[in-house]
Amino acid sequence: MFSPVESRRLYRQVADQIRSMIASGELAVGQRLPAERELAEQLSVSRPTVREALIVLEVEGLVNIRMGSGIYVVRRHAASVAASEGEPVEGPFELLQARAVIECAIAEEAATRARPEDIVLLDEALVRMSGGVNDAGAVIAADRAFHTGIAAIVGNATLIRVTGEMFDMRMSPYFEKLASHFEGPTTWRSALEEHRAIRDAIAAGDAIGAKAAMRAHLTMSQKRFSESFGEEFSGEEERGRDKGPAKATDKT
Amino acid sequence: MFSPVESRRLYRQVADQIRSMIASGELAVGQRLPAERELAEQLSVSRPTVREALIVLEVEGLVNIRMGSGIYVVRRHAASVAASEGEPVEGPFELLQARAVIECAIAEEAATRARPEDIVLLDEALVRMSGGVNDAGAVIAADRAFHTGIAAIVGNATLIRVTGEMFDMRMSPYFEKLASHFEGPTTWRSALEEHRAIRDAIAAGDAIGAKAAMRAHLTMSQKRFSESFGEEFSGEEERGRDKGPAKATDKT
DNA sequence: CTGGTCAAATGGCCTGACCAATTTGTATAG
DNA sequence: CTATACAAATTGGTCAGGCCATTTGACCAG
Repeated sequence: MFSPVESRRLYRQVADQIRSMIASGELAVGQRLPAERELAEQLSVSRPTVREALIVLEVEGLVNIRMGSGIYVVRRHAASVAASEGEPVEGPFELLQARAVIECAIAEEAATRARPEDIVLLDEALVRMSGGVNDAGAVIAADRAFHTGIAAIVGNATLIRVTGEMFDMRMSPYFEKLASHFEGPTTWRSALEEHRAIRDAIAAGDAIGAKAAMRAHLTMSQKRFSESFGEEFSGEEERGRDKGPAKATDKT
Repeated sequence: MFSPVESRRLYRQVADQIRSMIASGELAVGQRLPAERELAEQLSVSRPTVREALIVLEVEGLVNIRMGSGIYVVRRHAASVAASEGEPVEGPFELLQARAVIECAIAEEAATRARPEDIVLLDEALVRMSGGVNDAGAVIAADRAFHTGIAAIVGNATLIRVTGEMFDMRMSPYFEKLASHFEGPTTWRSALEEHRAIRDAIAAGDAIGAKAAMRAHLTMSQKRFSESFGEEFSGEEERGRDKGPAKATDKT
């Protein structure tokens, strides 16, 4: 909020500058950019830095780099990369709150259209989860499969993707360090019970019940999280640059 | 296709190798990768090459590079990198359906906690939207501000981010092309009316009404979309194939 | 005109070095 | 013993200069 301080990596600043020149039309589509050596000189940076910036733009699909020929503008706007651009790692509580809002709605919707074969898939995930309470990796994978499986019932790829992405965020290096302190057979068993409640509600076509069960599950996750290490981390929350304090206390 | 040679650039080969190690789980999520210098030695390439490969993965959102600390695996599979290849981009209808599910829930939640100053922000977005019906860019920006503004009322950065990312998918080159066929002052005015209904419901603290208004808005968007060009887009689409050199170099 | 060769331009990659941010260990003060 | 402060080690960020491979176009021989 104060001053970005421009501590951003140099190659990113260069990439941003070129990107904006493309967006503004100053560099037209199809046009060839100056050679790497020229760009380095004009921008007063080294050639490796220019190269790194150009690779960013190439991955984003904005330019096309051709050996021995040059660098050409392909299109004017990047296609929603965003995934990594900022420092978007929100706090664990904030994440769980967001999941509560979104996944409750998905569970509600799923309950109204679940078919028997969908329930079978959820059951498979539950079996895998209960069968590997001592293998953290297997349990997490099954947990993920359960949540994305619910989204799959709705039959919408975007919902599946969003659900998966939010789940995968449980491990920024920082998040994972905290999780290792409280994840264990006991907590997994609790989560498993809550999963079963969600599954049953969806199988019964009980939309309101599914929504409530999902909310209970994610609320309990939050509670397990906080009880295990209390405020241990509440002080060092500046870690992920959370803008607003995660007022995670939701009321349901 | 005649030239399979391609002789891929080295840094891409390195990026592919590391990416597949992440996908296979050989490099677990949250884990720290070896230092750049070690990677360079183990892979028998130079450090700049390793750096370029890592920048690719960072732009793709797979790893998180932290100065002085190390490189960490963030997620297992690339998220929505339309630039790389494939058709991970879901269709417009699928996207609008997903937004209906998610944003309805957000609007419902927002209605229960909206404060006067939050409504002011929404109103500002509405004014900007109504004031620029002839400037597509301005209207889209205001439209985006309205939707993310609702998420902001909930006070959760993750919700804001997800809402923004879903909105930004309309910027995919393919989606954009279609939108240009039907977006116009008329459709924008309709959308504006629907926005006002949402705003009013939230301002009144009417959760159910806000949810319904949001659903109506996104349903209508879907309808406007389909009426303007029907199934015209269901067949043709090789837009994503611009891996080949852009033939734009001939004149311009 | 056709075909080939050659050289300039340009991107791809390397070596080696130094700087800046972060982490970690250690010593000192309380 | 705890906790703070400081210093060293680790690691990413940047720079400099160089050589090689590919592309491109001009030039020349046929």
